[in-house]
Amino acid sequence: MDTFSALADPRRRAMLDLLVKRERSAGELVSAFPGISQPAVSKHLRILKDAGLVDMRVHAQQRIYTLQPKGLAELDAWIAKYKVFWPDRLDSLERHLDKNKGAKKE
Amino acid sequence: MDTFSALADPRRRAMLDLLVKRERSAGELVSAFPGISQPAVSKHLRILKDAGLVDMRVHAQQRIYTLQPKGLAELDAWIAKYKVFWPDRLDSLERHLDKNKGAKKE
DNA sequence: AGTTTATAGAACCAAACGGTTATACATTAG
DNA sequence: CTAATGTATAACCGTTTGGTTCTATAAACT
Repeated sequence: MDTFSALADPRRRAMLDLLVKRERSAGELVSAFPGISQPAVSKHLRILKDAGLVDMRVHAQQRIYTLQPKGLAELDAWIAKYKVFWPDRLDSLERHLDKNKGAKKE
Repeated sequence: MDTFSALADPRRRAMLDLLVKRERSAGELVSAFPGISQPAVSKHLRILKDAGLVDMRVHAQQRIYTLQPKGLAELDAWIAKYKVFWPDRLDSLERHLDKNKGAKKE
């Protein structure tokens, strides 16, 4: 599964949103998604790791997941090619959306 | 289907790559993808349009598709929130990937 | 008016996706 | 050593996706 497909699922994006604040163990992420089971979270994490969007390290029985910006940088590079004829108007839209994203709860 | 899901398919991304150079009729896009049928291309275009990634206008029996940067700007805004702790190293990666993308055939 | 051209929609199908429960496997605790 | 904890994997299942062929619709020739 490539980067784009990995990002297609809203729950996986939500996981990245949590990891951007700080690293988390698999268990913490399971708690953060009461709607789905532990194996479901585990599979999402596998997909994010395979896509190069997160890193994982082992700590005792825990698996600690961290954001891996490289995958997102590739996506950013892909978008850059479309910015050639990006209207000025959209830069302000972008800033606006960016600001809203900043105002979020844990 | 949201922006992220719309971009998850490599053929739809390839269609955007073609449209970034110039607008194309549905028929031209069908010719550009010999691997799949006309209705398949038509469905991809529908998805891109619903996601706000392309615009369409009617010209005689033809449907002319153009890139609609707004959808991509939203994606760009989403990524921006992760750039907070973007290592400097990745900016050069981004520039490198960007340069490679520039060197492409029709 | 009738035919051709350009494209979308309907109906259908196999493969992929995201979920579940049950199980395996380390590592830590008792 | 044995039990408990943390997490991944296996097996399975319904839904979605992306493809197909067939058909419908509308504009443009002749």
